[in-house]
Amino acid sequence: MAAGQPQESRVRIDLTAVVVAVDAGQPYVLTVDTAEPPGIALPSGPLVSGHRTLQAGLRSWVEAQTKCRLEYIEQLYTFGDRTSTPVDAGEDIDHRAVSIAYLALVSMPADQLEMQAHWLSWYALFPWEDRRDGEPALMETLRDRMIAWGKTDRAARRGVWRNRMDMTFGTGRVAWDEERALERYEMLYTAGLVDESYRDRECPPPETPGATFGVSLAADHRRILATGISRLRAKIKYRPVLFELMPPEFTLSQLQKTAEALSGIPLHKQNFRRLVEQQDLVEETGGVATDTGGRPAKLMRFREDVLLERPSLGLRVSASRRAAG
Amino acid sequence: MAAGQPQESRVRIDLTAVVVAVDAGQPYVLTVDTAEPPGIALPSGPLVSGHRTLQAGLRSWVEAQTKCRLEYIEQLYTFGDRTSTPVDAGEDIDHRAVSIAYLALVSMPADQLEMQAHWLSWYALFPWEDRRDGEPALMETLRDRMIAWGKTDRAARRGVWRNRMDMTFGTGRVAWDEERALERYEMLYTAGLVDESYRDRECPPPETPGATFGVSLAADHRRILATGISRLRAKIKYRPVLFELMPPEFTLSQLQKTAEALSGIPLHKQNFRRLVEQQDLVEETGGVATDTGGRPAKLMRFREDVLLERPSLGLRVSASRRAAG
DNA sequence: CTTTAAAATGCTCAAATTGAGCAAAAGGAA
DNA sequence: TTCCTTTTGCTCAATTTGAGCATTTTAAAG
Repeated sequence: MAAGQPQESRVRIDLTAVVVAVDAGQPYVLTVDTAEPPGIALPSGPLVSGHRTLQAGLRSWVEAQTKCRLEYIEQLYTFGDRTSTPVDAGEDIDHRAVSIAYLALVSMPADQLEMQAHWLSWYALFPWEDRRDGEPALMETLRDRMIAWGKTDRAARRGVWRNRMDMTFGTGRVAWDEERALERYEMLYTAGLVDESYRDRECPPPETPGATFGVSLAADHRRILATGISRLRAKIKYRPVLFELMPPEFTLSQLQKTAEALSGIPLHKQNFRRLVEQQDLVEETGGVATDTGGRPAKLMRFREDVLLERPSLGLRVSASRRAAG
Repeated sequence: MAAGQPQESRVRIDLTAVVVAVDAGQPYVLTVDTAEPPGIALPSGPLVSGHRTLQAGLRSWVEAQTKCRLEYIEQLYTFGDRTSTPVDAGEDIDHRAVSIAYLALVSMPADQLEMQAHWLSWYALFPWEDRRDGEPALMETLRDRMIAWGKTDRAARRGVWRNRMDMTFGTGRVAWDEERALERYEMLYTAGLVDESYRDRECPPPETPGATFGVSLAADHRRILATGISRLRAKIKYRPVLFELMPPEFTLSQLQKTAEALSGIPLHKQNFRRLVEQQDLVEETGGVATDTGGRPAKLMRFREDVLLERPSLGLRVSASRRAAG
């Protein structure tokens, strides 16, 4: 198929981490500053011979770049690099890189926020994904711009683009599905509404202020983060991963705020509690939190043994219809 | 961290495919014969310079080895090779390989079954996963052997092993969860009840006939298949991927048989229909199938536009409590 | 030309789950 | 004390699910 006797390519492996923490009801992702070009990126680095496993390599890079020690890690996706230069036939070493992305969850250590202000709020990068206080104002603009693009682009002919937009962004009859964060990002990328659209096409972005939305990251890191957000929003519904983000003791309200921070949607308070309690996910520690501003809340801890007990179970949360209960 | 100036490792990329088809109510996986050692493997091969993308590489290997053309493909998981030899410091080329596994679904072409008898039934490899006619007889032996292992192994002390077994294999109070196929395989591997346990430890397998269960595959291919089975069993519940496995026209019973083949559990007929119809996943073609052995069944086709219409939706099937309705 | 068996299809019903909201309890602050 | 806020307990209707009865429509058997 390939010219001559194609050699096995040996390629570089890049390891990239989406490290998530929640603090004071806001979801954050761990980032590092890059020198050239100046910008922001996810912690990442190549697999080197010293790394015993892929995960070990990831841990070591994240720790080296951010001093952040990872606990919970899961694989997200493996991307083949598209921006590769064409490969000379017969050359043994392929100039491509394959990048393997991971999702890590950490309980935000109080000192880390100060240590390096490298925790970036999700919703600075994806402002349209935060619907905890109802639909954000920028959605109207976003929608107009997407419709406009759909009209100019011949590939998006017929009603297909518009229909897809309605499905993905939940307009009209279809409800907003918080898990479709990646699809939404990809549509915005296609429509030229994020900076990366222009960077990758190597054409200058429009000068108009407000032409593109959200803070951009190096390379395809914003896409990787969108992948992580989608995965996490789906996963909290069937596995108790939420607790990886919580301190040892917490109130049910804090737990709910964390779930809302990740999902980007408001949840019904009483039903949320019912769910958590029905599933025996937590137990009382005996203490109470008095800084609630109202009736003190019982302190809870995660029941570690549910990991052995329960087949699966997470919080099958569903949006409260009223915005921000 | 690593000795000296660690060089970026350049590693080989292996692409491996779990190609699934269903025929006559049985789920199959596409395999190839290996020469040394003689055995059976999933189609796979290294990424070479001629491959433009990872998926293109995969397609090309599968087609070369089996003449099978792939349509639907999704990424499964990326494995770092553990059986690697230690790497000499300073050497530029890492002797490791990273293997990227994909899941592909094809509608079984009638001629392919004859062309090469390389379609292997899932349940030859995972006999314990087929519960369509109730719990298979070998489960009793399996359970005894696992309990016995749990008693000899000090790492499995306390009730943890037993408890985990109950959760994963669904004994006692906990129901069988067909999605946990991977976890079950991993427990059997740990307990030394599959051939690979011994192959990887490089110690001879027990001579006793019936000491290990199911047909084995090369390398870690049976584990990869278990990953694919788990993924697919989960996915048919929320995405309409089942239709990738169906011919253009089919009856609802055939659709159900396919779902049962994959899930390994019997489904309630009337409720299955209700689900499919409620969600407008199919439409009548007008034709009928008269070879049903009873009342002729209406022929259906998948409504392609649901991919645009519906946000997600698949068949949230749940087991019929009575075995094999 | 029945009779019988096998599926397909239609419909009902109770149990469980979900979405929403009322109301009391328990603190801190005015 | 009174007011305000949040936690907590409980109810209720609307849906969704799990199960099974009954009817229809064929082919095959007698």
